[in-house]
Amino acid sequence: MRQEQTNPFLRVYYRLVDHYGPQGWWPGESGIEMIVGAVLTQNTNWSNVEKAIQNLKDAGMLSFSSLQDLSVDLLAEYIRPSGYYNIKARRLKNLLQMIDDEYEGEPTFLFEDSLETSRENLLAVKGVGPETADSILLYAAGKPIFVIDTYTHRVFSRHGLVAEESDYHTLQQEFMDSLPEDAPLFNEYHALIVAVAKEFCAKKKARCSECPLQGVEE
DNA sequence: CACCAGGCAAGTA
DNA sequence: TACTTGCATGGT
Repeated sequence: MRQEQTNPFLRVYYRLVDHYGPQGWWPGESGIEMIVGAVLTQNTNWSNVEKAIQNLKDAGMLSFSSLQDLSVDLLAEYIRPSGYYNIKARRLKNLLQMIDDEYEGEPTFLFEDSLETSRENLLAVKGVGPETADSILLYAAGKPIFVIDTYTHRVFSRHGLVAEESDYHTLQQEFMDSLPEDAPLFNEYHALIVAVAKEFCAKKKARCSECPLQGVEE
């Protein structure tokens, strides 16, 4: 069944699962932790994000109300290791403010809202784009929405499985039209794409001959 | 030393 | 509309 899979998106998935196994991404201890992580990881290595989140934890600041009470400048100091700390502090503040305005300051209310409405509200926040919004919806809220990132585009276009010029929305539609609507599957798949991209599909020096996906396009 | 990282918005022509 | 640039720390 796995071998003779005719759907290329599932074929890739099974290859990656067989090669890497479960990734267990973002087992964040709280909703707010994953929301913060989603913003901090914008164009940034996750290890730097972990340092920033640890700073907030150590200071006892990793809760909605504590973060709301912090000044933008002090928040920026805590998250400094994640890079772009001034702009990310502003973006986090914008996001917290939206949750305050629309959901009484309860991230769980955001998660309980409909996918369409919560996504619109997230995208309306300055500093929250499609990947950040969808990461929050998938990883923190457990909603069935596929997260696209630069790795997804790079891996799939290099294998000729999507058009080079596909934008975020087009790519997302192709994945979601080709896969069962299943949040744990979307979660695992996205993490697996990041894993294979990091190891074999780096921007400059790709190691395609060793990639577990070689020949998957046929 | 150069290069990269789980983006996004603003500026330019 | 279609590029380009700023944002910034830390690991390889």
